[in-house]
Amino acid sequence: MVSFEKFIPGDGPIYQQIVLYIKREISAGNICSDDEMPSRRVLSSLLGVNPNTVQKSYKILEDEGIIQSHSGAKSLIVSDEAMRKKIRTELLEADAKNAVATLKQMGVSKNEAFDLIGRFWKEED
Amino acid sequence: MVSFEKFIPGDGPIYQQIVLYIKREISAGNICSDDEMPSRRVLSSLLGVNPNTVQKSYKILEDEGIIQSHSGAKSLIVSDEAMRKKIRTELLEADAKNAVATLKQMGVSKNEAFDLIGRFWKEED
DNA sequence: CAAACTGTACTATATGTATAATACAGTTGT
DNA sequence: ACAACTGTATTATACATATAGTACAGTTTG
Repeated sequence: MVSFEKFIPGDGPIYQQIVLYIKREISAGNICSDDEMPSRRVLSSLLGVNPNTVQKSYKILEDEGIIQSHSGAKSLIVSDEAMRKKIRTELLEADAKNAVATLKQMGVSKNEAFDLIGRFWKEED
Repeated sequence: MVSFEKFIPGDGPIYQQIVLYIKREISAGNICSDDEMPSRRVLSSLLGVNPNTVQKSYKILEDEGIIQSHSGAKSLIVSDEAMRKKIRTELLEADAKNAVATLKQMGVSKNEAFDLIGRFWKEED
């Protein structure tokens, strides 16, 4: 069963956060093919959001071929190694590009950026 | 005159992107007190967005004490060194925390993160 | 079989974001 | 003074996001 223990509410639309969470867990190897997704109703209750919001996330994951749903049964993850690598590359590029662009606009040097990342990495280990 | 040359459209509400852009430019020291903001109409035309959207940004900046507006005249930046440092700390903490949390959820190690940041830093220099 | 769960679909409502058009009073520059 | 700009305010419209409630057919489980 796919766990949402590490899910941390953040910025932006909730349905997008859920999609990203699943993609990142797949990217990390914490979710594999045939893992069961929690039902729409269960997850909505767990996250404290509306079932329709969760359904929107699942619809997107389904359209992208990341989960597979059979009416009446639980949705399953479908992600082979090629899919996992593709997702990982996409997410890492987007995150790194975003972080670098932001820090650079603020006039942070490469070394200062490393110090900063290193400091926050330690604080959470 | 405050320049928007480095402004790159991103994710999230436009009015928030404009607010963040100004804060990052102040943080970088590229914008100082008494610098003139472009008028609402000029900036909306420059960015290709609605004047009301720009107005919403300026209203937020005004409420946070970052700009000062006199009806009829151009809005001015008001940012002393204390304000600059406060803004810089806030933004750096938020950005670094966000980047670290994201990379960690994807199972990226500290060294891999440094490699990644370093790679994207070089590509844009 | 039957109860409980599942995915899916639909309507309605509220709020946030963005656009469009207009108006008016204050200032700036010639 | 006068034209051109400025900030500010208003109304209307449209789409995105999130919630609420309901419904129905397929499956899983006891």
